[in-house]
Amino acid sequence: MDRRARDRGAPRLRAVDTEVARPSPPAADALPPVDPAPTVDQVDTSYLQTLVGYNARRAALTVIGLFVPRMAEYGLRPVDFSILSVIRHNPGITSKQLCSALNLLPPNLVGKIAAMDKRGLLVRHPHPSDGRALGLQLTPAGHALMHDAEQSAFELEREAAGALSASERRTLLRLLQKVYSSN
Amino acid sequence: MDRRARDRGAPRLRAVDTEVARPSPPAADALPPVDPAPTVDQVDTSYLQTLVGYNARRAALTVIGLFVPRMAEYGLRPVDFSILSVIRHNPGITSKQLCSALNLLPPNLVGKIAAMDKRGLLVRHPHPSDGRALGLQLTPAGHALMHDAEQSAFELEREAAGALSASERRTLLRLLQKVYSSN
DNA sequence: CGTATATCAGAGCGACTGACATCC
DNA sequence: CGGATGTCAGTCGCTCTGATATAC
Repeated sequence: MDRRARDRGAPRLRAVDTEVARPSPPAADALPPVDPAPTVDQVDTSYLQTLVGYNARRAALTVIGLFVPRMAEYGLRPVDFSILSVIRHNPGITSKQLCSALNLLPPNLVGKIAAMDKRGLLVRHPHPSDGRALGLQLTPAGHALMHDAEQSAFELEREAAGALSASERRTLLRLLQKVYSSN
Repeated sequence: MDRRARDRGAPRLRAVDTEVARPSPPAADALPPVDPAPTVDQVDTSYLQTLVGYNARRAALTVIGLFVPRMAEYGLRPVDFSILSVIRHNPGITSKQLCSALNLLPPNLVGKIAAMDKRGLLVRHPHPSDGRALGLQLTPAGHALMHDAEQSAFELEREAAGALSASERRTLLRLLQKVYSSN
């Protein structure tokens, strides 16, 4: 059971009055001089920028922000795109395999698959050896749509990662994969 | 107005029957041999792994998945952590500045700020020169909490980016910042 | 019989929109 | 007065949980 949310329940809210009073100002973590109403000119986010999670999230939101309107031309949301792409390159894949590959939960996949079936982009056929499972395949229309969508996504990469050289981009992909493959 | 969602409305849903029929099998984009019920052993996600957005999102979700239970010990969600951290390093910052720095929308900030005010972690005081704005500062309790939380987050980095060497980690941070700073 | 796959129904959370009060 | 800041109310979509039907 891969349940991230399990630890969410009953957080020990640290009560304010259990905090130890700060004695004399320490050196390494000193409070700034007490100013009742300071102002800020340039916001300093240097601490957050040392965290992988913060930067990865910001970068992901930026790229996906460009991706969403581009894929809307094909009637696809980012998750739909990744689902169809995986099916395209893995014809006959089951829902379960798809969920594992994309880190999705089964109930979330059902509606999307049904919607794309109704659009005529894919078909569900019985699995040859497992009566419970359904094999997924793109229709010719789904293939044609994804042919264009994947090409469009590839062009978007130049825009999204335009500040990166080709080798920097390869490095970035490699390091990101290291992070999420080892956890 | 930074409205990503503007382009979401009225997506030209590409109808299936407007697709051009695929003529004879092309070379570079040939359909796989027609198998009515193929099966998949190992799922191939190599295409998605060439996209920055996909990898950044996967990595962000992985790291944040570790981050959430850790920060729950302090009663903080990831966004709360980033808010308090920015306030800590920028005492007197206004809500507007905070929204810009963290790419948040004002209505989403109000409730979080109010909740943390009620918890005694921060105070809102009138801005010295702008009567509309409110300056934000951590209380001593908020400072103490974030002192521990930031240290805990730093330790988490070793776990999350454990597969990366120190120089790889620095490179990753630099490249991610390039991506979201240039868009 | 227990387990696994696919599905459905509902709660919960966060993001966004639009409107409003207040102050520049 | 127009513009900006902070706030509130409501909508939407996504994620997760729990329960069910069917097949191994």
